[in-house]
Amino acid sequence: MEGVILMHMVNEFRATAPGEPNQPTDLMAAIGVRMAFAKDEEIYGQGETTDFVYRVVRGTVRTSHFMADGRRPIGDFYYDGELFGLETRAQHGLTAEALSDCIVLVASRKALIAAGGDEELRQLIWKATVRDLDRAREHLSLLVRKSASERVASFLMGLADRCCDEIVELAMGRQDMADYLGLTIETVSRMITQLQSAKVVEFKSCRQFRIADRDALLTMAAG
Amino acid sequence: MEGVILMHMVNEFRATAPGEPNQPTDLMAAIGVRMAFAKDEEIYGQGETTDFVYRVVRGTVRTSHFMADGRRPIGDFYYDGELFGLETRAQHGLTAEALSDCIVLVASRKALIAAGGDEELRQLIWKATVRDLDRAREHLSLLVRKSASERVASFLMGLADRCCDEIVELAMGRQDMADYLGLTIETVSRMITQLQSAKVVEFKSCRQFRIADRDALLTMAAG
DNA sequence: CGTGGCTTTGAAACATTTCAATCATCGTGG
DNA sequence: CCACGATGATTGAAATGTTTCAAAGCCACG
Repeated sequence: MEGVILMHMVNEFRATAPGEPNQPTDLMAAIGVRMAFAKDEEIYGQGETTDFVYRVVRGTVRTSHFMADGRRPIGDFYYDGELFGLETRAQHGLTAEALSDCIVLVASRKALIAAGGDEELRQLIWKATVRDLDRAREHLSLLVRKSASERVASFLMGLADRCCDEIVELAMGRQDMADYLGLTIETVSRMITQLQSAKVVEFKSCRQFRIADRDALLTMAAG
Repeated sequence: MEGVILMHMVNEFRATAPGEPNQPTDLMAAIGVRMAFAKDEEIYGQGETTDFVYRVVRGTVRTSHFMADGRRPIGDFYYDGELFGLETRAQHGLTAEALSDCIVLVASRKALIAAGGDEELRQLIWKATVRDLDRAREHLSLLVRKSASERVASFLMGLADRCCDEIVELAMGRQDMADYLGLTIETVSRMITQLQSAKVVEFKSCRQFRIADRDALLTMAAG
């Protein structure tokens, strides 16, 4: 289908939605603009200026880096309530795309400062940067010297930790998992079936699973 | 602890050039204590509190994470003039060791603040954090979907960029390179001999080399 | 001159990728 | 409702790259 822009902008003054953290004064929610993005739609691209701050209201976002040869390392995934797009240079080095249909709150840095959110903005940026760094380190430890099965186990464990339900939803498809884990889609698939045969996890469909043997999964992930 | 420090984030949250040594008022140099560490000596360990700020005066430092099975992913390498040890939690998650004999400037956060370096400390922390994040991202892109030869080429290229001499010194041995690149020592060695056979680089000894064909090396590094 | 630490080289074992084919799911139109 | 094509996931077999294990080489140092 064509790249029809399904996004519409709704300028709500005080928008609250599930997943938004309640802050003392949530300036982001106050002056941010809600935007909807369709699955795979670009939110911002490499090279654009980093003038805006984004927050996931609903859905999941991935940042990635397109390379000449078609490889596409994933920067990170961002879930409900998380801030993203806060890169440290004047221009984005990564592209952000909607992993699924999603709603995002967007605010310009200037507007936030103008609205007296100077201090709040600094805090937001600091926290988001620290979180990005922590996640990058975790991602690194996943990629250095871990086998394919360990990577997949770690990944599933991480998702399960984030979500408190028994049944865990996979926001992303196999290709995105593969890009994140530094593996091919086929290997990811094989490792998943392997984990299922070992009765460690149980997939109800290819997008949702349940942990059958938590200890075993932890052991494989730590490996 | 941290809360205080990060309140007043620096006004500029954009990145600055990595590793800028000289600041207008160099409080660190003024009140820091010079300490010498022998090769492989520990500077701080996992679990210690992050009360101090460190700066490399001479030599090279590596941070790494010891794992149960003996694998030891490298966090990063720190060179002349660079700040390190600024982790974002109250306790160190990484161990820092002297890669070679080296001299380090150490100052406690409290002392820096007491000496009126409140604002300066914040800036130092912010810059170091941003630099760590940038480097972590670069490290990630090196590990995701890059072949052994691409990783080694990227690594050598990075070292050469940092140093302006014709002859580049390797601060670390093969094992440290291997841990950083997510490879084995043997593979690193093989890739290096391969690069030499291809007349791309030329090793005078196993610790110093010269780039013979910059374009070729760049091409291989880009992957 | 010999010892110990680190690097290089070789051959076989192993894990992951590649290429190709099949399967499952889902929305669309006959 | 079923057939159809499209998309994404799974499986298989062969090819490839990296690791593992083992041995030899190099160099600094006592």
